[in-house]
Amino acid sequence: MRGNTGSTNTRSGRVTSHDVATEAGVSQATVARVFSSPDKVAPATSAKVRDAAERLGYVPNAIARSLKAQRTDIVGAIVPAAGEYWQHVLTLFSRQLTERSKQLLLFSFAEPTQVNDVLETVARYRLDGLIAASASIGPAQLARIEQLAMPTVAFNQPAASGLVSSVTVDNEAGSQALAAHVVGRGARSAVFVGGIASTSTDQQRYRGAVTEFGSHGVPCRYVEAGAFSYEAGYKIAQHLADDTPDLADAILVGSDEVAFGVIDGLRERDIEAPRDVLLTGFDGLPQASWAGYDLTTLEQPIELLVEHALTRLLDQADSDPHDVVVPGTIRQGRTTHA
Amino acid sequence: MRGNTGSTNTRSGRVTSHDVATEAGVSQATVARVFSSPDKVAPATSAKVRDAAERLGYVPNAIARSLKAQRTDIVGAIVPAAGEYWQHVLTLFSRQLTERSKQLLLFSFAEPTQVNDVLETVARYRLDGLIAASASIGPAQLARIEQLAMPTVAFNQPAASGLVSSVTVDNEAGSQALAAHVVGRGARSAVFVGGIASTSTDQQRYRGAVTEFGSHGVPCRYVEAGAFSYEAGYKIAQHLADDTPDLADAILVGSDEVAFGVIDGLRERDIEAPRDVLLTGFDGLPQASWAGYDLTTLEQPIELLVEHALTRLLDQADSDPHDVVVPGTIRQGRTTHA
DNA sequence: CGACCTTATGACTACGTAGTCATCCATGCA
DNA sequence: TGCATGGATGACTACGTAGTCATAAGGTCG
Repeated sequence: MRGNTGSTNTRSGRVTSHDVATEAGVSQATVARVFSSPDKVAPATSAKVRDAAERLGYVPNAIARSLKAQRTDIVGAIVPAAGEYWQHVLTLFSRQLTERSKQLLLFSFAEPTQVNDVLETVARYRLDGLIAASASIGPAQLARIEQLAMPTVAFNQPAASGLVSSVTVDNEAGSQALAAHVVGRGARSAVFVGGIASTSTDQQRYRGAVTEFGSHGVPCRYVEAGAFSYEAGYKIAQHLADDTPDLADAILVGSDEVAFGVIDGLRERDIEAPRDVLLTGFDGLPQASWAGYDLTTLEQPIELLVEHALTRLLDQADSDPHDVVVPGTIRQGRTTHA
Repeated sequence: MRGNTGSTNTRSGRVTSHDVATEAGVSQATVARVFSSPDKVAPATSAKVRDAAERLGYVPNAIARSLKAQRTDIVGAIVPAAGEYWQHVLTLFSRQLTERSKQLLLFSFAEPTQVNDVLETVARYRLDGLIAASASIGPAQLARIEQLAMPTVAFNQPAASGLVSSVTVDNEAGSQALAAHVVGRGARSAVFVGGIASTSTDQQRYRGAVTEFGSHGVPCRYVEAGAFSYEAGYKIAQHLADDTPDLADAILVGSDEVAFGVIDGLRERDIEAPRDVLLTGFDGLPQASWAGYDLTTLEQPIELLVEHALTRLLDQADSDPHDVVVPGTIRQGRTTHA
């Protein structure tokens, strides 16, 4: 049982395949084969090598392997530093990458101005792929990515179309479905509360709502919260309550996180959904299902979106840019339960 | 302005310092110096090289650099795949690492059984440091980490003491403060709702509560929710409401996320804090400040904790294991506003 | 004005691995 | 028994960078 004690190890952080080779009485090449293509080594030799490796505490060096193989097994992700939605997405990416034996290298940033610096850093690591999940990545940045020749997928960032592949939930259809939903519940006037007007996400979601409302003769104006955050929603809700003598029948909020803020902000003014107004979100965050909010929202099939993104990134990296649009489904909560 | 067009690039992903050297008419060594120790190169030469580099679209290869320098500039983090708290912590780590020009390599796992596999993967990348933030990392895992000779900091995982350095919020004192707070608000009986009884976090927080309550002659029993999640809190709240004829005066919940569930679960039974019971959380998540919950909780100085962890990891990696315990502060919300 | 020092640069090599090619030995078949 | 066949293994090298050492050029001071 001496192989199990592992007590004879020196500083195992420095043990190389050469050391193991010497210990096992074979060549370095054989040691490498044992760990990278085991079927090319005789069972007896393999056992001998593995035994020696364990005795010395040898672990293959992924850095050296990456340099030689021109492949890092690491996927990078550029995401905004804040936001419930992105945190949620990130978690799923990490989990699915682990299943594929890949790692996730995280690049986050607080200020949009940092994106260019981040990109230069990204370029230094020869990543197997890059997930661009941020509205701050504009045409200039996409061009730079293009130049780096790094397989890239834009995640829920429709503006990327053409230059790189993208995977997106069907914002327009989703918004349309939500609009139809509230119209079916009797809404005759509506407000769309967006996060940041200049984002393509906001624009698509608003357009969907307008289209659907329009076909029913229901007016719908756009209001900008100023950020995709709870606080922004909270503040804009108070504005809505103050400025509007008679509130709209329905409020479509552009994202769940903002919607939570809107709900709480309206409650402050004693306006409650669905009693006084129909209210919907967008994204389908776990918190939307929490009893405290129980929000009607468009649930993104995030798991599926992530899967599409990774398939695209890792399995079809060489083919031409392609856009995948996946439909979401309505999650009905209490906020539209007329 | 031709340097600005960048149109003459070949596949920039493969341009090496040799190529730039040829283009600029200098040696490869000089190119390397321009990018790693610019002050050792004459300004004129540096300009010439940078110009050539831009023309070819050259980007230094961090993999090769890491191999040579025996330093990756990457810090790994092992965190549970789920949980609001960990997502929040992760975001902060990422942000502070970016400021230090380091990257964050994420290792997450859904099942505790995966931890060993994850550790072996971690070992392959010669990371500058490792953040172990999970209760699933037990003595066996810590021993393995020890063997890997990788600077490691256990984050909010007090059981790690001795083997590796740790940074923790003062759970016991925090819980004690919360207990004192509700006693001051008139509580004469209490319940502590933990997440998972076997975690050291739970144990410390419960102990702090018991200590303080005990000194005031207030009984306090322990109830296990079964997980550190909203759902677990929601369910256990219903149990509490059903089983107990007269509810305790105060409920101390072991984590904010569970507390949100408890609040909503109690509301379902028409029990409202602070009207019918005093309720507190632990962690100080952003959502605790949301108007919908407005939870009294022990706010962890996460920013500070993260800073301590990174200082420990990157600036004092060689010194002996050391435990840092940082006190939290009470955030008073509506749930104890008697 | 020559010995000395400083600065800039180039040649060379190691970091640890994995793929290519060559070599060796055992086996099978004529 | 001799030769072809194929599996197992070793020697060698490249991946792209940065540090060491050597060298050449320029400048200073006695």
